[in-house]
Amino acid sequence: MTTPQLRDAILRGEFLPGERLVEAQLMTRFSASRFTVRAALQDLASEGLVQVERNRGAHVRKVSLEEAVEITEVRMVVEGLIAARAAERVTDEQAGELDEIGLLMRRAVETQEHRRYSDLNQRLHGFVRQIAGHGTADRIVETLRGQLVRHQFTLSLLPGRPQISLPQHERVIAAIRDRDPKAAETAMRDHIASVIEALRSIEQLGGPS
Amino acid sequence: MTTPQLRDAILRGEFLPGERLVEAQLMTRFSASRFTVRAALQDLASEGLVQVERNRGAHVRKVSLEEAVEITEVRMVVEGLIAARAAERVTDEQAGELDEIGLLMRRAVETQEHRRYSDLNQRLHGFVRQIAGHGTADRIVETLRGQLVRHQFTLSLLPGRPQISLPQHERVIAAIRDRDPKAAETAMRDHIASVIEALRSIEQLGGPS
DNA sequence: GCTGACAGGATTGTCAACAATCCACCGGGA
DNA sequence: TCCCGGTGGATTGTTGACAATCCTGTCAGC
Repeated sequence: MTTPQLRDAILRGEFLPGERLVEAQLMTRFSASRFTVRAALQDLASEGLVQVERNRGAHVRKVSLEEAVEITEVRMVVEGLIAARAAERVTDEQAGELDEIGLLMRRAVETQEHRRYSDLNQRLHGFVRQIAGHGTADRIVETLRGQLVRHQFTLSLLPGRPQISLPQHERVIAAIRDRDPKAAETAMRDHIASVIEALRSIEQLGGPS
Repeated sequence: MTTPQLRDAILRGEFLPGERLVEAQLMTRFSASRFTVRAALQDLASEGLVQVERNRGAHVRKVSLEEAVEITEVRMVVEGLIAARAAERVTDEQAGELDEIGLLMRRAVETQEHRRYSDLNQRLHGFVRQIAGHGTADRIVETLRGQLVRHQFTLSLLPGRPQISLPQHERVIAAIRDRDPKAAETAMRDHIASVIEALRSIEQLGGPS
């Protein structure tokens, strides 16, 4: 399949938002047939990563900041649901691993390893989703996440962000560990609400990219 | 396009869940080319209405009751978000129309016009989404709704349901009219939580359809 | 009678050629 | 100079044929 290759290429930023995706180019780029390329474009269009207009071809979807906020708002409530369910289903072993991730995060913040913190951030969210085992919510969050990787990328490197989000993450972990669904949902929502704030603050700095 | 035709046919129940969708049959059924049929199947697969397995063709997706609950759980939180935002943005005119829908609902319950009540139910939810103007949430809810029309169909005709859901709907309307986002979200979540309960109760009656 | 391999048909996957469409460029006229 | 219509090249849309795969029914061997 070419779909994952093209997806990765877009997510890595090898194609810029708004850039045209010409079928012939992609054929040589991935040494695939046109049939395969078109299928991949269709798939990614349904994921919201590319936009296809009839007779006008495919572009990498450009998400405005307003859209990014919308997407993150939905992520906020869905991940809240996920956190609540994770709190209901977490096993002792999983709780231990959550605590460990929390520890690593704190250490990464202390040593200012921003990239590592960003990775742990993703790992935490992913692990919570795994604990929840909510297939429907999982798919949606994954799709939404893909739509704004480029925004998130800039976000995690904002100065001061880790200091803000670390305690939020720790609260999420604590609530799940304590098997308190309501607190877990609130903590997760508060966390992502602050992500939205940060997103909005970027706008005033002159927009993402 | 054949996609809407096929979608409608599935939603109307002309193809039963689990039924095989043979391309050749669909070609004659919709007098469309195979290319078009395949595109439609792909589209509906990305909407979750159809399931395609490589070399094994497409089936109408069969959603288990557990999945239906999952789907409705996500709908619960996303429509909660929508209700909150509707409460922030509702105009006076829209508030008036909301009240009117509420009135019609109450009347439909009193006269036991179940089908009419079900229609008004959809109209209310749709109108709230329109007020909210949240494109991302809107798409997701619409997609999710499509995935369990067959369940909902049986649900709205359950005896006693209207009496339970009417006051919930009225609370949603009141909260939005009063421009109270938090109350609107709570009311909407409570309402859909009760839908989930009703869904679960069906299981004990021997499954849906 | 039962199991397993093996055709045969049905169904889907893939391709390459052709048709339709759009876009940018060019030239003529006001 | 500016506007407008036409034209050619590039790009996407669609078709039909062919290849690969899977499922079903059949038959030989145990």
